[in-house]
Parts: sequence; C-alpha cells; structure tokens
Amino acid sequence: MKIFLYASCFFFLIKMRILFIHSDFIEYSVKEKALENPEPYDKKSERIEEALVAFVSVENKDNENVAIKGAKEIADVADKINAKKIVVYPYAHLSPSLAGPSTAIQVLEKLRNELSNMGYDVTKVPFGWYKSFTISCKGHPLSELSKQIGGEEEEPEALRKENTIKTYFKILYNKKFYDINEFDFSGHEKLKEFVDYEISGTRAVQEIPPHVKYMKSLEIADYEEGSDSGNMRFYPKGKLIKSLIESHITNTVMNYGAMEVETPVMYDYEHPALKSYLQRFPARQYTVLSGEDRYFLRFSACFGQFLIAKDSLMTYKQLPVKLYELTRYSFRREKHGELVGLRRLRAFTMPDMHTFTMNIDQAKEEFMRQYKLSISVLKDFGLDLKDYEVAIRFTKEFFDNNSEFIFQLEEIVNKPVLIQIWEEKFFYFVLKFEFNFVDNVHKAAALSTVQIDVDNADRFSINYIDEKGEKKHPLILHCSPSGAVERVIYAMLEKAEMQKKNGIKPSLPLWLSPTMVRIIPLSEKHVQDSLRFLDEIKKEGIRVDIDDREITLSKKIREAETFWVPYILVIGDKEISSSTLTVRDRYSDKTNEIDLENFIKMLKEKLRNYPYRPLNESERLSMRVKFS
RNA sequence: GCCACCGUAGCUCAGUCGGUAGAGCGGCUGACUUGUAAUCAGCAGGUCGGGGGUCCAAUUCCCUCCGGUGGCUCCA
Repeated sequence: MKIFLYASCFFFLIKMRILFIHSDFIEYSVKEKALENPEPYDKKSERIEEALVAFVSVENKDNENVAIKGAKEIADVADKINAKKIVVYPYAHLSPSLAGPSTAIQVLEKLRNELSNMGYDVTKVPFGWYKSFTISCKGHPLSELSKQIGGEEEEPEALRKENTIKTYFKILYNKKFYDINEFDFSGHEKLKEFVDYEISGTRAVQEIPPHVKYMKSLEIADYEEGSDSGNMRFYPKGKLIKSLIESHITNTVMNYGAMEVETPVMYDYEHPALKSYLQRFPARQYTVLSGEDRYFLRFSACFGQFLIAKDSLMTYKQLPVKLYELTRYSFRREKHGELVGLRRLRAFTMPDMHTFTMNIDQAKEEFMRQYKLSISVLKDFGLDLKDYEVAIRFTKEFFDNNSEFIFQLEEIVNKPVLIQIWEEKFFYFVLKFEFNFVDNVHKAAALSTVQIDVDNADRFSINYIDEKGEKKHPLILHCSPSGAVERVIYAMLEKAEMQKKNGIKPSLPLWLSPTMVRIIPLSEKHVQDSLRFLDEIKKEGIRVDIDDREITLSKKIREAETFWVPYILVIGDKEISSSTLTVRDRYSDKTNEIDLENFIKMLKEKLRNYPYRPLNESERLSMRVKFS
C-alpha cells in the first residue's frame, strides 16, 4: 500500500555505535565543559579496575529502544569475557551523525539503567565535558571489539501505524462506489494506470521518460554534476518558463486572498516544536552544520508558516487566514534511484499555502474553493481535467459526516476518481485530494493537493480567539495549487509528447513559450526591414526574436520548429511591400495570411491574464549562446 | 540504500580481440543569396572520468574511487 503524504516520510536510522575495550584499569579526569549544560558531575577524576569499557556514540534519531538493544550487546560481551564492571563512556568520535545532546543524555541514562538492572556494576562517565583518560587494554582476542547497534532502518511510528490501520480503495463515479476489480475502466485507461501504480506498485520500464530529452533539447534544464543529484541547472529559456510559472501561481494565490511571507530554509533539530513534528514525520533531510549546531533543510513551508502563525494574534473575525510562500527551495534527500529528470528532485520549488480556519464547515468551504482553484491553475498550464487523475482520501468518520461533500467533489470533475478510505485517522489529516499526472512511462506524480489538518495547530500551539474570548486551535488546510513548479514543467513536457504520439505538434502554452514569435528574414538584405516588424511586435509585450544568421531559410524554419516556436514569420520582399504576413502557426499547424495589426491583436488576446517577462536571451539568434 | 548499465571532441555516439583515436551535429573560414523542417567545401577541437595494478606498451584487461543513468524500494 502506498500513502501520499504532504510531508514525505523519513526513516529513523538506529545506529548506536560502541567500541569495547576490556581493560586492566581506566582512569579519567574531567577538564572543562564541552556543552553549555553538561551532565552534573562533582568528582574530579575516577579510576575503575578490571572493567569492560564501552565507548558509546549516540547517533541521530537513536531512541530508548536502541539503548535496550545496546545494553543487551554490552551484556553479551561482558559475559563472554567474564567482566562484572562496566564503564559507559560517552565518545562522540565514533559517529559522523551524532544525536543532539538531550537525546544522547537520555539514551545513555537508559543504557546505564538497563545494565544496572541486569546486575552489573556500572559506572557512567559524565556527558558534556572534555576529559582526559588513561586506559590499559588487556590485549586478548576479545578485548577490543566494535559494534553497531541496529543499523537497520526502523519504521517511524506513523508508518508502523500504517500497517495496523485498515484502509481500502474504491472508485467513485456518479455518487456510486465500485470495487477496483469491478469497475469498468474502458474510456478511463489513465485512471487504470494510476490505480495500478497506486495499489499494485510499479511496472518495470526500461525507458527514460520523454520529458528528459525535451528538457535538454529545449534548453530548459539539465542535470548539474557539480551539485548533489536532483539539483538541476536551469538555462535562460528554462529559467524564463519557471519564473513565469512561479509568478502566475503567486498572483493567483494572492488574488485568492493569501498573504505572501518568506521563511528560513533551515531549522534547528533541537527546537522543541519542530522536534515532535519531525519525530512524527521523519523525512530524509539534508543536514546543515553551523559550527557545531545541526540544522535540517526544510522539506516544505509548514515549519516556517506554523512558527509565524504560532506567534500571531488571530481572531475568529479574521479567519480564514491564508499564508503563502513559494519555497525556493524545499529539500528532500530522495533516494538516488528515485530521481528522474524533473519528475522528482532533491531541491524543488513548491508553492505552499496554509489556511487557518475556525471549524470544519469553514475548512470544507475553503477546501472546495482551493479544489476549484487547483483545477483552474492547472488549466492555465495547459493541463485539463482529462490530463490528470483525481484521488480523494479521507477517514471513515469524515465520510460518515460529510458524504455529500465528497460526492460534490466527484461531481465537479465529472469523471471517476480513486477513493482511499481509512478506518481511523492516520497522520494528521482527515481529508485530502491530489491531482496525479500519469506520464508516458506509466508513472504517476502528484501535482495539486489540499489537506485538512486537524493535528498541527495543537502541536505547534497555533491559536485563534473565538467569540467568547477563548483560545482555540484552528483547522489548517495545506494547499499546493499546482504542486512543485519543476513537476509542472515535467507534466507539460510529458503531455506534449503524448500529443506528438497523436500526430499533434508538441508545444507549450503561448504565455510560457520562451519565444512567442520568430521572425526569419528571407535573406541578409531583409534583416533591416525585419527589425521594424520586430520592434512593432516587441513593444506590445510579446516575446519576439529574429534569426539573423547566415544560414538557409529551411534550416531556420527547422530550428524554430525544433524549439517549438508557436509563430514563425518569414519576411521577404512580399511582406515588406504589402504588410500582409505569412504566419506559420504551430498550434493549428497551418500557414495563414494575416496583417500585422490583427496578428498582434490575436496574440494579446491570448496573453491576457498571464504574467509577462521579456526575452531572457538576445533577440538576435546570431548573438545567442548554445546551451545544449 | 540495493541491483544493473554507462563515462571517448561542446553535443550524440562509433572504435581499438592491448601499439595514445573516428563520424555526424555544433563551431570557425570560404563559396552560395536562397520563399517555409538539415546547401556545399575546407579547417580547428580529445591526458579516451580520477587513481592504482598487469604488460615492452593500457583509452582498451584487472582492481578501486568518483560521477551519471535505469530498475527496485519509497515519495510531492
């Protein structure tokens, strides 16, 4: 079974490391503080004879279970060498990924208790001090050993729960639920692929998804070997497209009433509010060191916005309150083999809005608006309802109280949707939807999503003041109206490939085309006059360029076509004298005659309501750098 | 993370059963002055991913490291 989480799930690495020395004696003395608040300690030094010394590193995400396992390992060694005395010596240098001090102290204390309870004479060397020590190693075969406890990925609580909570899938169509096996998928082949992908896992495909070749050949983006995998470089054309997408989403969300904020990209592992969130949703984070302090790179805007909301004063009169940020970037250290082109990245740009609502009615109302907003945003990218599959997931309790609401969601898209129902609440949400894009190699990727979060206001101490003047926790909607921006580009390119397979020229929406109009002078002598046309078009806010290179006309046409330029104008004597243009139109795949004025009018009409940015390269092709 | 494959010119790739390399595209130069998807000719580009080993000789064989890609697992 697969679970789509808003925040991806990370694993705890359980890896306490222990170095054993069977000693004649060990003697240590405490020098000075290594931490601000070390474990209290009153003696200056100590000497222990005939002891098994266990140097222990507590690692990132270790917990008390590891301490119990560790104690068993130590006891096991102690019995083999017949040692009665055990020294637990905190020793950071065994591990590259240490736990925070508070965790370490806790785990070591647990370790000591366990060993005491087993009847050993345990000495625990204090944590958080610089110490000198002298040790005499006995030198027999078992006197020096090292162990790594666990070393396997342990399922976090949320995932363990997954296996015990009942969940099932259905298809919902015209207010009727169907079992997956009973539903007739004819006419809904993509949904079938999505359901297969969801439930029975993936098919092995030996094919690189086609968007990868387009991302390179259109000079949009490419892999950057100089960075970590999944961190892309964007070329001028790609950066232009990406910026336009970002502007459009931001404009749309702000028109919807969200307030744009900006929050840090990294957060303290030791921060109490974040800690419980991380514990519950451990992810594969990037870790950043600032001196000795460890920070994780955000994997969504939740942290930053929740921390703002926690410190803000909201009253019932102001709700719903919407905070928005376009995260550039969010980071998830996805597994190496998972990273393909623009489908999944380790650093990605994610529009992320959180809506704080009073109660379930207000939450539902906003949910519905955001559902429609997501449909409309995707449409602006040329992704229609037929291009993606809808999944709606909820708890049984939510459905029992809100069945009509669920039916409405289905009615709006007017096509069968995948339903997942949980017997009881699972993670933090009671209802979510996603729009999933199924690509040319039959893989699904989530785009838009909205969730109703009933847990995190409590966890982050986010409150609003109600009519009676009392503090209450709001319900929080998580919304990404488009999904990751890179993933939007991926979906557009994959869709273009599908069109190509159906005999339609692949293209991008006009407003996202790096070049909207390409002017091709018939020969060198037409360049000067062509520039006049260029200026006329350019001043209307249309991205136009000119292929002034000394190559053949055919070649220029061919190149404009390979870059998916929507409109190609060849300027020769005829055009210059008559001012009637011959326009090669990619969308209709026809060549039309039209005068300049009407041509511009037609383009401006199509570009209305979309953001504009100028060309991000020279308007003269002869002056352009090649990037692919 | 595991498994597999790959790393040769700016790009895509060929090749050397071990004797330091080729093509197409792109670039540069010149000719051509062209009416809707590749005009012709010439020229310049490479420590064959890094390190180690075997060998008279390694880009080629072996080991190792690094990087990339695909699959599995997982997820936005």
